[in-house]
Amino acid sequence: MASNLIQELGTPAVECCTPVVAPGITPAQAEMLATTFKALADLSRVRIVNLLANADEPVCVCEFMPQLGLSQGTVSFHLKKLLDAGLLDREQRGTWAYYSLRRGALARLAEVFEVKGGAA
Amino acid sequence: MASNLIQELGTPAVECCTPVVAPGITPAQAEMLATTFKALADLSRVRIVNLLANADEPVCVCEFMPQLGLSQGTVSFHLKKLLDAGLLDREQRGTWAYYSLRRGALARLAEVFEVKGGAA
DNA sequence: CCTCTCCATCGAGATTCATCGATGGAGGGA
DNA sequence: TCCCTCCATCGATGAATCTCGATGGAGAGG
Repeated sequence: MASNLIQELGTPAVECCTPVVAPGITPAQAEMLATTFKALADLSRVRIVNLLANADEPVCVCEFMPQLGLSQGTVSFHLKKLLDAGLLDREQRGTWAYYSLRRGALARLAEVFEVKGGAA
Repeated sequence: MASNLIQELGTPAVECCTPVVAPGITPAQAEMLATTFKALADLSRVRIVNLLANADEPVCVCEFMPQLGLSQGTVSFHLKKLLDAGLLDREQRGTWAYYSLRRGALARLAEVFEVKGGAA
């Protein structure tokens, strides 16, 4: 359901995410936010993001398998989740697929939690 | 498993969360981050946070039920998730239970995504 | 053309999660 | 004391998620 939502709307959730503290967000906007958080709500995916955050260059899929101790199919599964959420970029180089972190997406995610002028 | 981790460590995940971009976080730290994101990875819980963010005063449990369209047991379930994650405060007033948002926790969550000096 | 590697997708199994209704304890009022 | 409200917890059920191994297509090389 969650990933379907993204495809239906045609836009990665992180692209248009509303601040969690925005007054009166709609259920649709809340669903969008939840979808983004779901992408990060997994040990392996947090590790993937962390690995990419500390890589100067895009990382090949084959590097994640030994690092995470997961099978190839599972790694692909997680990478797709993060890709659909708009947190990663994918680049094809011949037979290999390279993934990199969308730094801008993380920055936008930080803004989601920014507390405005402290009400109350 | 996730909520057990919190209890074992005795500290809400958000209290000590490491930036996702920190170099070489441990699997335990990644698990901690994932636990925090799991707390927000649900439509109803995002709406709860949003409702609390826009309330000037603590909100009674009985107010969430009609707002979210969920049964009383389910609302309690979600509030506990957010409470365990360290995102909410609970206050007992007679028979009623009032919840409020930990603004500081949100601020710390924003820092988790702050991108340092743009490497690469 | 044949073969080998890389990787996205599929099918199946096991675990986790969200939800409800029911139960029970704690408080307040008559 | 009796009863009523509020709410955390429990048991069960259905849905979503994670994982693996297998399948198949796309490139590269001989």
